[in-house]
Amino acid sequence: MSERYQAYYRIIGSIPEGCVCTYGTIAALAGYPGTARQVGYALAALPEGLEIPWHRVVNSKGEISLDNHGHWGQVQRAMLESEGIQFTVNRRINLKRYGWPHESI
DNA sequence: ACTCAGGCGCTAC
DNA sequence: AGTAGCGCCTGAG
Repeated sequence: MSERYQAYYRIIGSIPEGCVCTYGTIAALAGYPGTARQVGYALAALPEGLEIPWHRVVNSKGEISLDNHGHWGQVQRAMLESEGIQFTVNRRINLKRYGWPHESI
């Protein structure tokens, strides 16, 4: 595992419960701005045993990026809902409300 | 809401 | 080692 992946994991691990963070934000906070896509690789390569709140990572639109029709997409949605995050009717998350860190304004 | 182009590391050849 | 294609992205048009 590369140093960068660990940086990603550290940031993801610091996302508070009930909040979500975007790929781009994670990349930036980890010290690698502009590498949002790489965060996807980091998650795909995420060791199963590791306790990382991967489900709190969504794309810039506040939507679940991996196949929301697939199994993992549904698992992610369920996990987020169980943390108190409410999805909009079109299966999206209001980043203004749940986004972390509170970047806007 | 949809399409297009930029961007960066991973994988395959 | 060098090249080419690809992806859990993003911002702009």
